[in-house]
Formats: sequence, structure tokens, C-alpha cells
Amino acid sequence: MTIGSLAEATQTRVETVRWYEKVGLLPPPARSSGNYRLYGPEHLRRLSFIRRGRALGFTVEQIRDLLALADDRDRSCGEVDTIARAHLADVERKLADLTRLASELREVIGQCGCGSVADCRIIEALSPLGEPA
Amino acid sequence: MTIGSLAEATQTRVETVRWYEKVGLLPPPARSSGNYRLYGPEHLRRLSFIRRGRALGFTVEQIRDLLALADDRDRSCGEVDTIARAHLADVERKLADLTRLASELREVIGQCGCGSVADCRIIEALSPLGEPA
DNA sequence: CTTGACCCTGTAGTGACTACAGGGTGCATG
DNA sequence: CATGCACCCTGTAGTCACTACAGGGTCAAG
Repeated sequence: MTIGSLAEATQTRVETVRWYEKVGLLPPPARSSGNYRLYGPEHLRRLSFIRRGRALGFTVEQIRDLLALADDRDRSCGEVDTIARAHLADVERKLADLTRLASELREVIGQCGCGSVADCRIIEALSPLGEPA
Repeated sequence: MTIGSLAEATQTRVETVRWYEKVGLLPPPARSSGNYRLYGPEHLRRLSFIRRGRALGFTVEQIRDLLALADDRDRSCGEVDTIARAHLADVERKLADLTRLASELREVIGQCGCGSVADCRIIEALSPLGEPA
């Protein structure tokens, strides 16, 4: 299959597929006589893995590690578990941050009576030192 | 005050202060005879505003807009409200995404018995097309 | 007069792509 | 056979919000 069909099959942009190749996530495929990339089912599997990992928020480096581990089928699954748990911890940290952020924003917005900027509660909330200028 | 004290007072890196100046968020301050930047209380207020905005997750462009609005004290607060609400909507979208992500990750991790990679549930969950290689 | 902390400019790197510019290929239609 | 068009190629630069130098200058204390 050409890069276009592979991209379509995996909901990826063509440029992104080429970029995965450049950074070594996707092995260079065979080329046609006209120098087009020609992919097989193995490439489709690997790219699907990458995209699913990205959708789950793994970094490209984490996916690189997971791919290396997945290729070594006899190895214990412990390292995979470690990467996934570290990532979950990271997601949970971001979740906590965003939750705090959202409630702070809601509070700031709730106070705004939408008068003039001079007594805007939002602007005031952003100016921790008191009155501006 | 020098750039170092300003940075310390606002929990900002010196390089970041210079960067805010370069992108036009912070006006260029006076210079000493030795070409050092010399900041006054207005710079401190403005940088505090910027940092608080960043801590609330506003983009630099949003802060640029908010600063322009804040400088125009007679204008109605409506545009400020619009920016803040748009940002809150954005944060809430990310929050929903992350929540879904975290539960998906927890599910994947919970299934892992930590045997060999060949029957690792995590790797399998990342390979939506079935068995690898 | 030297040491060390601070400051200066300018450039390049980060992550994960995205967006061209400037070309070549392949196939169907006139 | 020529032409048009969709697709492909390489390579470079841009995104966001900084961060990290390299290679120098300034200033106060000892």
C-alpha cells in the first residue's frame, strides 16, 4: 500500500508517517520503481500501535520503549507495566492540576459583573499586587 | 531593580523575562550605564499579571489580549469575560479528555498479570489489529 | 587585581508534529 | 501522444513557550 492509504487506514497525516520513519519509529519500507514508499501489513500493525499509544498519551520515547519490549516476546512484562504506571501517574498529576485550574477559573469568571474594565473581577484576579498602572 | 531581582520576585527565570520582552509582552526597561536592564514597579505588576495568567493556563496570545484590555480601563469587561470563558471551555475539554484517558489506562494496567510480553494485556491493548509480528 | 556573581546578545534545542516549496510519478481522458 | 490531476518525493522552516548554552561584559568584595 502507498503512504496515502496507510495514512488513511490509521487516521494519520502523510507527513506524520514520514516523520515517524525519520525518527526511527517506523522502519523504512520498500520503494516502488518510481521511488514511492510501499508498505505491508506489518507496517500497518506497527503504525496502529504507535497511533493507539499516542492516543493514550504516551510520548514517542515511551512508545519507542514499548515497541522494543513488544518485539521481545519472551521478556517479562514488568517493564511494560512500569512504563504504563509511570504514565498513569503523570496523567493523574495533570488531571489534578487541571481540576484545580478549572475551579479557579470558574470562581474568577463567576465574580464578573461585566461592568467596565476598571472594576473587572477577572482582571483584578490576574493582578495579585492590587490595582494596575 | 535588576532582571535577577525581578525574576526572583515573580518566580520567573531570567531568560523567560528577556523572552517576554522580545515577544512584546513586557516593555523594554531603562538601561544602566553598564547596559543592565532596570525595572520599576510597573514592570513588576505587569510581569506578575503575565505569570498569574500563565499559571491559570492562558496562552501568551490570550494574555497579550487581556493586557491590552486591562490597559483600557473604560472599556466594557465583556471581552475579558469572553476570553476567560473560552479558556474555561478549553480547560474543561482537556479535563474530559484526560479523565477518559486515565480510566482507559487504569483498565489496561489492571489487566496485566505481568507474565511474559507474549501475553501482556498492555501490549495487546495497544495492538488493535490483533497479534503482533 | 582578581574572583565570582551577575548581566549582555544571539543562536539552537525541546516535542510532536505541520506546512510549505519545488519538484517527480502514474493514470485517465481528449 | 499530450495534458491534467491526484498523488508522491526531499528538504527546510514554522509552531508554542520557553530553556540552554556560548562567548563575552559589568560590578562589588576581598
